[in-house]
Amino acid sequence: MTDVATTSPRREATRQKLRDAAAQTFAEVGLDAASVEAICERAGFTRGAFYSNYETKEELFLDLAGEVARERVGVVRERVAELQREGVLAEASGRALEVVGRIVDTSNEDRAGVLLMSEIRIHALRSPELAAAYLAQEDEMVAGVAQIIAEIADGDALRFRLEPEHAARMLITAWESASVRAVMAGADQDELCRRSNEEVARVAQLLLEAGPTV
Amino acid sequence: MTDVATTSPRREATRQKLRDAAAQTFAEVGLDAASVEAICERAGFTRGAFYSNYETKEELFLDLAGEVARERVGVVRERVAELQREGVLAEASGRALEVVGRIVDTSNEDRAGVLLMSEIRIHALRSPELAAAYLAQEDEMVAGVAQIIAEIADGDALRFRLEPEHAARMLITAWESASVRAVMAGADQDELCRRSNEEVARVAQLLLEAGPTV
DNA sequence: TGTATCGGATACATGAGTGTATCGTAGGGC
DNA sequence: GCCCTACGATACACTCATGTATCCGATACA
Repeated sequence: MTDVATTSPRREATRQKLRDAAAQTFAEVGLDAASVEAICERAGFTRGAFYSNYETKEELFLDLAGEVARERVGVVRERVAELQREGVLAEASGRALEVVGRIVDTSNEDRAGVLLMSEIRIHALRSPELAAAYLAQEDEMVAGVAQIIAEIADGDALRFRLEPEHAARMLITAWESASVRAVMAGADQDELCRRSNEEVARVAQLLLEAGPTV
Repeated sequence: MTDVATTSPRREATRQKLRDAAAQTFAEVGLDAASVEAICERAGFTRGAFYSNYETKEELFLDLAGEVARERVGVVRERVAELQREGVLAEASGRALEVVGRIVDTSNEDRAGVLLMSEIRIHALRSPELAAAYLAQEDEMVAGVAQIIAEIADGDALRFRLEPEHAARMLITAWESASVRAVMAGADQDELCRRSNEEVARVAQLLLEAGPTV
């Protein structure tokens, strides 16, 4: 990076292309197996462009991870705002499950996305810096979902069997693990969404006080 | 591998050392970043020994993954058998939570173990072969835990709010994700166990019909 | 005690990735 | 319309991991 303040539009466009290409490549083969050359080739540049924008491959990875985190948190924020605008929360009695599903739902989640998140996660396990960012991002998502849950539980007769934070974390965990399992089983995108939403619904059901018994 | 039937004790000992060294190394830096040299050095060999026993690093990884899978399934099996021998299941009313906790409990789980499993998981996401093995192993563990749950639910007044398989999967998922989060937060081994067991208890509580409401 | 074989060590050739130093060019300011 | 600078391309030198070919020693067996 040359200068912080001086990032021309052109330069930013180049970096965006590099990030996009990196996202694909990291998802496919992982950070370590991805050569700078491969990323640049996909982005339509040579390595010179890369080293003009980033010091190392790891720096690009961090940049990308930051972008992904911001996007994920952003999506949750938007949905929270959207649900609040619709004023759906106060009278969600029968539809609590649907509302919760809608906020965690990720119909545009795809195979590459799951792989990229997994890649980020495992590197976060080894890098304190990345770990902090990862946990912070997850906490923000949890907070967003928890807020919705709290509002549902607040304005309604519905009771949840866990505090909002724990419930939210459980939903997100369930969704992520279901996604991973789906990808591993070779599911296509539709199947992936179907499965993870199904798992989320199961947990949501469980979280509601008056759920059915087996 | 030279011959399947002809594996002398000495040779098997060498392979075991290589697997152990590989487990540490893969956990620390990942499959791709781990050089054959580094693994051999840790095992107390030179690369010559390695290439005498394995064709590629990936082959060693598969061998190791298989060993890990067998061990994990073995542990669950043992605990199931142990609990059945003790005959604890039929009268587990108040202690259902404890029993469930005991079977999923992994007091010897450590940082390296979590990292290694994560490493195996992400490579399973990219390799159909590994994926099949991974899912099969997970299914076996789920089956083991589900069996216990079914027996508890069967011989007792206790009711669970999900079918045994789904309940079991949820417990295992919760435990794994809690472990990952603990490692990421830099928790030591005690803290790691405490957190994951706590999360398992939370889910178990939730699964029981008469759990408390918040 | 000699010898054959197995298993691991050593040496070397090769290839791939990286980073840097230098070059070429497009685009903007004046 | 000209020059200058930013940005990306090209070329090259260096490092490092890999894999193979060969060597050496110990052990088993006659």
